[in-house]
Amino acid sequence: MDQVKQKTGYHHGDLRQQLVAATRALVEEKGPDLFSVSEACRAAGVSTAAPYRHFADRTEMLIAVALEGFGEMTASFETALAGHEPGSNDAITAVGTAYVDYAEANPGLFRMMFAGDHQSDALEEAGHGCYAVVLGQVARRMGRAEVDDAVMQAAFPLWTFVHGLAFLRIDGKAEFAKMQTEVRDLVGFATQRLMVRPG
Amino acid sequence: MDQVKQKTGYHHGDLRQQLVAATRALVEEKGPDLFSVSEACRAAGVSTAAPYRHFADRTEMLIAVALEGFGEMTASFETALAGHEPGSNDAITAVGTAYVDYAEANPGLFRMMFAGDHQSDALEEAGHGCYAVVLGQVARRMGRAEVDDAVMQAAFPLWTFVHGLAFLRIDGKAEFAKMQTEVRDLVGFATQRLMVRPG
DNA sequence: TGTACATCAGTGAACGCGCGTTCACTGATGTAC
DNA sequence: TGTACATCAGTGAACGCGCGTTCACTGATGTAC
Repeated sequence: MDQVKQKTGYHHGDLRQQLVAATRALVEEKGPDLFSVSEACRAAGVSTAAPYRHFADRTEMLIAVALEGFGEMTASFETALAGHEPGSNDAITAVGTAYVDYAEANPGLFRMMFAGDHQSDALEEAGHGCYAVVLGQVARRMGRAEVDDAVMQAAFPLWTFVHGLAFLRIDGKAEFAKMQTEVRDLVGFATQRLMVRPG
Repeated sequence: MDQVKQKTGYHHGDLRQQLVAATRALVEEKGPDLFSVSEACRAAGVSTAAPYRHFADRTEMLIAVALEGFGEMTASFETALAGHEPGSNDAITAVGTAYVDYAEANPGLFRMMFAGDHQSDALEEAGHGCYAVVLGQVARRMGRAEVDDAVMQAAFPLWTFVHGLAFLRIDGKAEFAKMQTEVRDLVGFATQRLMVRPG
């Protein structure tokens, strides 16, 4: 539609995106360490040399996938915020719940996004952009115009909690601990308890 | 001393333990997926066929390392409890801090211990034994003789918090979020806030 | 509209490599008499 | 104490395999005239 039309429609339509998709599926299936370029090529129906037209090396393919993940996660935060009063406990709980939901929907990708491997400036920036959504809500909650140290201090325990919940759930530890409480309720509880009282 | 004396003193002294140590070092260095039997053999100065006298396969070597980890973590909990009143906030905070400290001292091992891969009954049991220390403190805190559903409910948010803090720290996200607060203080804060009031 | 040319995405074969596991073996150690 | 034997931990060579990356190439597409 309009001008979009995928910039290049050469031989393959959009091999780069197909490779990213194949890589992502493999990251989910076996993790980033066991992902192989060759297997992604097989999935995309392409020779093993083809990716090198689009990526410098194996690592760049993984970074592309992680970047896609941060974009989606940020978007899911924005979506989750719709209909909640900015800076309310409800809004913060909605973002936290979206965080855990995203991890559960994309466990392999989530693990890779937050593991220290495979750095890049773009990735760092994407991570900051994502966290900025959370920080913005916490700042409002505290009645601050800017994200200052106090906001960072207040937001970190919340991140800690949802990050832990995400990992415990994708690793099956909620069952291990016989904990059936819904994610939203657990995150709501943590938001109430951990959030600094306003003013 | 006494009767201990390592049961077998054959060719190698104790190859099994040497292989476990080598495997553990490699898990730290490159992660469980990139660990290779061959490299562990090189480290132990032994042929690549030697491990198969002691382990059925590669996976069993990793499981042995994870088991060692759970044993150490459980012991570190017991040590941390010494000198604190059983069931006090202090005691619970000490265990939580020991959890995060263990993760930071053994990040690769910690990741492997809690990732869902490589199951085994012994591993499951070791995990339960470790968590039982936490549950015991929470039960006391709540004045219960047994670990019932209420105790499980109360303990889970604490586990969630320290688990999240462990991951954020080993992945360098505390720096990312400019959070310099000491682990003990963060865990203490979470214990106060998340712990159900007694009675 | 038709032709000549430039571009460059994707090919296919090859490279050197390290892997997990198996096998028949050997040789040091422990044991029975 | 000395000899014959059994055990079994560790050897060394081999197996079949898939990997990441390179290279000179080819052939479909886009562009200039």
